[in-house]
Amino acid sequence: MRTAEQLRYLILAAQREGNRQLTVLLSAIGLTPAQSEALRIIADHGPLALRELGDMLVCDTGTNPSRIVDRLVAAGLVERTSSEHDRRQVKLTLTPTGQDKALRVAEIENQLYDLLDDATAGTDVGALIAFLDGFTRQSPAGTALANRLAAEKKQPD
Amino acid sequence: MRTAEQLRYLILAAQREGNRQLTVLLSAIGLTPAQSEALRIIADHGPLALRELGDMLVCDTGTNPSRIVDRLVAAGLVERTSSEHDRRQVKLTLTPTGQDKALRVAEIENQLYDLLDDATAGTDVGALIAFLDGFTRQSPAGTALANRLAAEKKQPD
DNA sequence: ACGACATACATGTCGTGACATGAAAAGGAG
DNA sequence: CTCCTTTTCATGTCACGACATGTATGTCGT
Repeated sequence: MRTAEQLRYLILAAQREGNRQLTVLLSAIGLTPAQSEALRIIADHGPLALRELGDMLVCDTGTNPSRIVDRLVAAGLVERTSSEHDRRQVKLTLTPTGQDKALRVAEIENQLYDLLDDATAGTDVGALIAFLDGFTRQSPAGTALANRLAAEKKQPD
Repeated sequence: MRTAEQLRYLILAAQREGNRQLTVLLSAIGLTPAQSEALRIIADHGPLALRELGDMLVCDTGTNPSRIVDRLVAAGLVERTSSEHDRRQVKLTLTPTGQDKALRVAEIENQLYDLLDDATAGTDVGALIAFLDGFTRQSPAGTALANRLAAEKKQPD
């Protein structure tokens, strides 16, 4: 098997494994990884239009994350409010329940990141990130992550 | 953003981007990445039972890849034959069309791996693979890849 | 032989992801 | 103001992935 092929499958396997672990942790609060990502983005950068959320979502680079938001609204975590100055837009805000959930998501994520820190002990994470960053630059998902980092830098809330 | 968090999203983004590129390349022959993986495994290691295929599939670590095979059968690429000595089992073999497609898949994959080789030029791929391998070891997807590598070693066809 | 258990596969369900399409609203050129 | 284009969002469709369940078939202890 070519090295590149092995790398491809390892990246796939790593993504699956991370998702699996996060799914287990998040099931305690009844959320999925995709939902938790959206929730955290709204918590950190809201109120947001649906398109703005979509521009920061790594997990869903489709046209827009309308259906993920559907479920968050159904769960009572997010409110859709039609925008005033542009009635095409929808303003997404967290309900009090949603804010509480977002905090719990942050705790769970930190658990996972602690585990990941252990797993990366002894490896050159900088080189790892540099490669992945180069590979994903210009891609939809990579752009989404870049947008998040830019928004964090601008307004570190 | 924590380094571990950035790493998580970069792995997700890399997986998505690789999948996106492969999807584009494979659309020329009417296959999806998941289907192409199954097809290649059957081509390399067939005839296989459904469970054996499942044990080598990185993309689908569910109970069994019954539905992916459904589509390959519907496309006329794979044949399901009931096993003789164990009527629970299904033997999966490629049709002549399937063998042809598998060759084309191999060509397309090599295109992608050439691109990936370019992208990894100048980085320590060994360290990358070592980390990902450690992280995915023991996970369902990582085990599947290990099974493939073991089968390749045993019978390098 | 027989009953309990295990294995192989198929299938129902849910939540993505990615893409295409359609409706509503805003913006811009004449 | 009017037509045309663009933007925003919702929705239909298809193919996963992951999990649970059900059925048929083997296997094993007794």
